[in-house]
Amino acid sequence: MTRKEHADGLPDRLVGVGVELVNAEGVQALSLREIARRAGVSHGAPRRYFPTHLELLSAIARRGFAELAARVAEADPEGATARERIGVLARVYLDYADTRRGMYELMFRHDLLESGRLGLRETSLPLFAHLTGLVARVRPAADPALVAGALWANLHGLAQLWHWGSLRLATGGDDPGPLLSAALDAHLGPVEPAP
Amino acid sequence: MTRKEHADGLPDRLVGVGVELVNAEGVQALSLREIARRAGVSHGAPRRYFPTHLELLSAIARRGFAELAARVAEADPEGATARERIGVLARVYLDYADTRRGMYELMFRHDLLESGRLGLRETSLPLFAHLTGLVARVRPAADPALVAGALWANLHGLAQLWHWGSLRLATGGDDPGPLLSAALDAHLGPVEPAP
DNA sequence: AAGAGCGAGTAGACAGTGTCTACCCACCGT
DNA sequence: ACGGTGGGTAGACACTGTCTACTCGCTCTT
Repeated sequence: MTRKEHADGLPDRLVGVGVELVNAEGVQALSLREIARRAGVSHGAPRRYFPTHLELLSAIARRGFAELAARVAEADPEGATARERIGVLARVYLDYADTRRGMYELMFRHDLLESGRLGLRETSLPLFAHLTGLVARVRPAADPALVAGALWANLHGLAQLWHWGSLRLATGGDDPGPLLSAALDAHLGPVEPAP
Repeated sequence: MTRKEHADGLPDRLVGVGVELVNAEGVQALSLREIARRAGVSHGAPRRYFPTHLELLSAIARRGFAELAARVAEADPEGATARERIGVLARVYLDYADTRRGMYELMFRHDLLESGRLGLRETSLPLFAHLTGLVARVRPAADPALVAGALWANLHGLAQLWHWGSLRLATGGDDPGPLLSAALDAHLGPVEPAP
């Protein structure tokens, strides 16, 4: 395999392989050498673009944040009330954590990511800003950043605990919906019926 | 060093070393070989009591759950209202996550623990049951398991996101107190003033 | 009291990991 | 035509978790 047959995009290919791998087999499958193997290059090749394992994983996680943001943006019913839009956002969030389990796990494994360095936080921050904006319209009397922070923590906790099965006993069945509704109602008040 | 000079309690000593190690240096320092080294035995020794790395880490995490439960029990103001007791519980929980960062991280790294197997879940479940009981008295009209589940998720999310610094921008300062109060108020209603 | 058996710990091998280093060679511009 | 260099290879190193063969001190039996 000569140099040019690689279609010249090794960084992208490495990240792509990583995304597929983490979705298929989970975080622990994301070894540097395995990714290189599946990309058809030697284990030293990634080093040129991602000097450390951390940076490669971070690049993979960034794809995850981008995908999540895209899902949120696509599902957002812009015409609806802010309260409803938050509900949709939350459901998309939980659904993402559920359908992309490995990727979601990676995205919040801060020990595996260069989360201190900028670039990763920048990817997740717009989502939080968006949520804060919506919250400000639902509860104008409260500090929107505070409420958004508490709600975002609730979402994250729900996703995580549900992921691990720690909350099955809190709901009868296999649906986290009631838990999510309870959390949304708690932080934002119940949805007001149409006038 | 003859056999008996070990004071005969290698399992306990291994777990103890692990607890100190995770508190001092974090989860990634908890390698089997390092624990054995610090306990003064060969790297194969732990295998007799903990056939796999997972089981040793699980035993260490169990100590964490026990310590957390003890802290909660000790701080519990049994005379106070259920609402106040939940507040204390929540604060102890967040404080534990903050002061025992490494241990807290380990306790919820389900990929490192045999969380499927019984024994570990049994250690964290009483805490949840306790919370559910208190919730039932604060919001008798609601499904206590549901509210407790949502609240517990909120606590966990707050601890985790705060741990990573992802929430500093939601509060002005370095105190997660306002976030916690907001979450408690949301799920349980504000504390009623003394009559 | 002697000897067998066993529990507990040792030591080495193995495959796998991330990082580092020396090398190599196809391509580029001059 | 030819020297440099960017992009990739290949091997070494220290480390990990697991497995296996082994040794040795104690205990229990006869």
